[in-house]
Amino acid sequence: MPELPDVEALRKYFNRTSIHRIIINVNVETEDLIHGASAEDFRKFLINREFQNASRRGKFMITNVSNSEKKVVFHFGMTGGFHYHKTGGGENRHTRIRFLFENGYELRWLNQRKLGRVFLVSDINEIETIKNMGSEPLEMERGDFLDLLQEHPRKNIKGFLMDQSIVAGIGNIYSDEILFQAGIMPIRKAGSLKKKEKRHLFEKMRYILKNSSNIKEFIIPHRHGDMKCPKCGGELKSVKIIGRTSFYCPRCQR
DNA sequence: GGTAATGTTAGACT
DNA sequence: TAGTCTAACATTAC
Repeated sequence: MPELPDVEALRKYFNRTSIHRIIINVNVETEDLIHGASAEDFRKFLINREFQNASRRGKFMITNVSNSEKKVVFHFGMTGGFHYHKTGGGENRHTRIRFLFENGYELRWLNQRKLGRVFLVSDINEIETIKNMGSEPLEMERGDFLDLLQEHPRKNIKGFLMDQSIVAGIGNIYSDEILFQAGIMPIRKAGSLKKKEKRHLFEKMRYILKNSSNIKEFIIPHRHGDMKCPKCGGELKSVKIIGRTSFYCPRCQR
């Protein structure tokens, strides 16, 4: 789930449920997923403080904490999310950390595969991935995007989109979706794209990242479903690129 | 039981 | 140097 649009949804969920509430306890159920502090220091630090309005950078969610310069940063890995629930009921299977609030509710940080991380930092640039992170795709201008493509002509276009040091927040699923909607084959080299294709790619990238849930002709549901192209009805193909399985339609993507 | 899964990184290779 | 590939991390669902 957690690529840019998903982290954005999680950020909104967090802001809706979990900010400006006094934290009365923190239960760390999987200690080694916390970085920047020991589990016990992390817990002690947060007690009697409040989360503040969260922001996002790439696939990371960042929240300030009351009466402190420190920030808590969440990364969800390949699986994960939040669940805000009344304390004591409706357990989630993969709760790794729970933040208990004084109103009798708790925020559960779920992380099935334990590839996620939670950081306590003074500066987000202490996190290497963030320090090296490229541009936010929804904040850059078309010219910036074209320049980036020009800087990496030998990179295949799917690898380009997924490279966090170039463009932040796009992963395996959304790179496929963007390339499908733009009609571009994932194995194409960035340098081989025509001007028109580059502009088209930029527009589709923005559109999909902003409207992730309301496109009828999405390829996403078909990748592990009927394997039929939602545009032409033809059979989808898959290929490994940069170590990830990429789905595409050989008729609609060139 | 083998395999792949919406992520990231280190190290080897071309 | 730039870019790609492989393995590793940990766990689960098909």
